[in-house]
Amino acid sequence: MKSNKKTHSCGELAKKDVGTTVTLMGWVHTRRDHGGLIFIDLRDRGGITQVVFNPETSKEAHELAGSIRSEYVLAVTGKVSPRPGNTVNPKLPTGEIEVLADHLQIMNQAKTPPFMIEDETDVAENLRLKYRYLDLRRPSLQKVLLTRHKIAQTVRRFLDNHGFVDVETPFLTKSTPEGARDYLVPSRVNPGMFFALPQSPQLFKQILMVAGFERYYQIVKCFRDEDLRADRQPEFTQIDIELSFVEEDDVMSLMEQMLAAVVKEVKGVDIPLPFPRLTYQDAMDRYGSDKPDTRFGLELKDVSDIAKSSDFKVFVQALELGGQVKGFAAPGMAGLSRKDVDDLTNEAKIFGAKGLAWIKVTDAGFESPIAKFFKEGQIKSIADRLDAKPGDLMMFIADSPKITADTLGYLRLLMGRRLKLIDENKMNFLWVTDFPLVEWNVDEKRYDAMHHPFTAPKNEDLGLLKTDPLKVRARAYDIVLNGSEIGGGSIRIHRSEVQTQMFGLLNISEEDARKKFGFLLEALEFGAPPHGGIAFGLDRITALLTGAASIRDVIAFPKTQKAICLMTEAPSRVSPAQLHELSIKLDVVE
RNA sequence: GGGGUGGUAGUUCAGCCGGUUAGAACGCCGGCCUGUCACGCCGGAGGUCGCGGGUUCGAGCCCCGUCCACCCCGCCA
Repeated sequence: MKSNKKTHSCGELAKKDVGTTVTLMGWVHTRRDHGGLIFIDLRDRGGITQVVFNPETSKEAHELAGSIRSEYVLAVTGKVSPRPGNTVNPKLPTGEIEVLADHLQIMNQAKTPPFMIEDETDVAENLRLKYRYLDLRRPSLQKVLLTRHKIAQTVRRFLDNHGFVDVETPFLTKSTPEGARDYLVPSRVNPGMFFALPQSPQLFKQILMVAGFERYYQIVKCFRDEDLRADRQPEFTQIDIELSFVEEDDVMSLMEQMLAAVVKEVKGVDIPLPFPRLTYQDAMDRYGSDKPDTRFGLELKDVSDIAKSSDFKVFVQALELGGQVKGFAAPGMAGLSRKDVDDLTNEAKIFGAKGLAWIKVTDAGFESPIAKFFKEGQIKSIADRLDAKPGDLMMFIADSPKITADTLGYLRLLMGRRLKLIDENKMNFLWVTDFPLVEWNVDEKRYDAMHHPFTAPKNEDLGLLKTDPLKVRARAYDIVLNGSEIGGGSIRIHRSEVQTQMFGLLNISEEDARKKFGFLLEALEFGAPPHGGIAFGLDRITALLTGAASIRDVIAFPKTQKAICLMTEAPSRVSPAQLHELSIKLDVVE
């Protein structure tokens, strides 16, 4: 009768099990003590089962059950019984049955938790993170981590089926000051020397291609010491992939099959293949973003040509400085009050725009403080181009291409959300291609790699490398899901002379290049095959597929915005002895 | 580095124009209860109003500073 082995999970018992004697082990979810009868909802990873303590079944168990409190750990042995008549609970998967306890063991007691363990908890996040082990008991978070596991497993299975080899690359590696800040690790046996934690295994996976592995993957932690966001953690997980003897289309078509397999596994939905593609230029022109959310329209339109011949100085001057005038029409938003529009203007200024020009389209005509600057018919032409109808609000930004794109891209998303134009059930995957190879860094007065310095230029643009580097397109591709960048990659440079040329363009001296990437340059000289790859953000993919608002919700032990772990209270001070051992002296004002 | 939101009981929140002893719900503790599942009923405990300073006869409320959490800009090859 009494068993010391768990026989079932709390989520699996049903009518078919009636009559069997089972032993459940789990946590007390809730307790309803009726004096004569005590009901316990026992919870484990699998679900919740109601346990009934009745003195007529076992006086001893019933008596002991009186002392049970929330989150106690119990082992309960009893018979599965159908619930009497009208006490079936349709809200519970196991609601047709209950377990009549004839033996109870309290395996552990628990302090009253600082917050209730339930799905719809609305507790401050810092408390949840401090007691993460309690937070993670919530069924909703368990489900998220299970989904994360499923995604990783699907990816592994898919890649294994396609001949990929999982190879581990080092965490203790070389610091390269380009790009994101590195997390540094002092080397005790090499005083004054530091390792860096990898921002990605980029160089190692390319080296593995040189080594002849042909197809590599790794689900791997990456580290970047930069400021945090809802979708950025200092350590995050990348699905890292590299292939030899491939071109862009090979990578993209295989990867969209993999993503489709993931969506099928997690959502049970078939995603049509191939994914749509958009060039970087088109994405910026039409959406003001290199990761457009294509679940709704509100596309941006360039009205520079009309604006040029207006008398509106703001527009004309912006154009004279090499800027653009662009805008879009928000349907039905002509009713916004002056204050609403002012609020929008303030939002626009976040991205550096100096202001927001607007024209309301009404049945009577156009209504706008800037209307007087336009000649007969000009506003009508603009409205036609934006496809604006009476009741719409036309919004314009006149500024540099970057500020115009950033601001309008943001306002477009804001309007899309506010007007509820976004179908949350849609899964819009999108490839963005033809990125520029480099961009001009105004502050440092030099070219920076847009992707990374190992990305190959397009063959047909090679001639432009010397004459007009900004026009050179990269063999790079980003994958976007519903307006979030979930991955990106490129065909790499596999010839050392091209790589050297690239470093030259980026103003990295030969000496510096040798010092930092010498091993790669050298490796490229020993028969490097053409190769390319991609890396996906597992955290972001999981967040999007589970509807999580932040990647913190899909990471078991995330860090706060100040990059600390509230549970372990890391980082922390270390002893003088430890520092001494590492030959480190601190320069911190206490 | 910058902009914004928030911080009051264990939790989620309310707290009027600055005015008596800071409230509610849930949770917690005790009692009663044999069909509950948001159990019910009765009773009870529980507060450094984030922290420090200031203004005032008087501060949860106003001012200054600071800490923490979150959102965003910069940053993130």
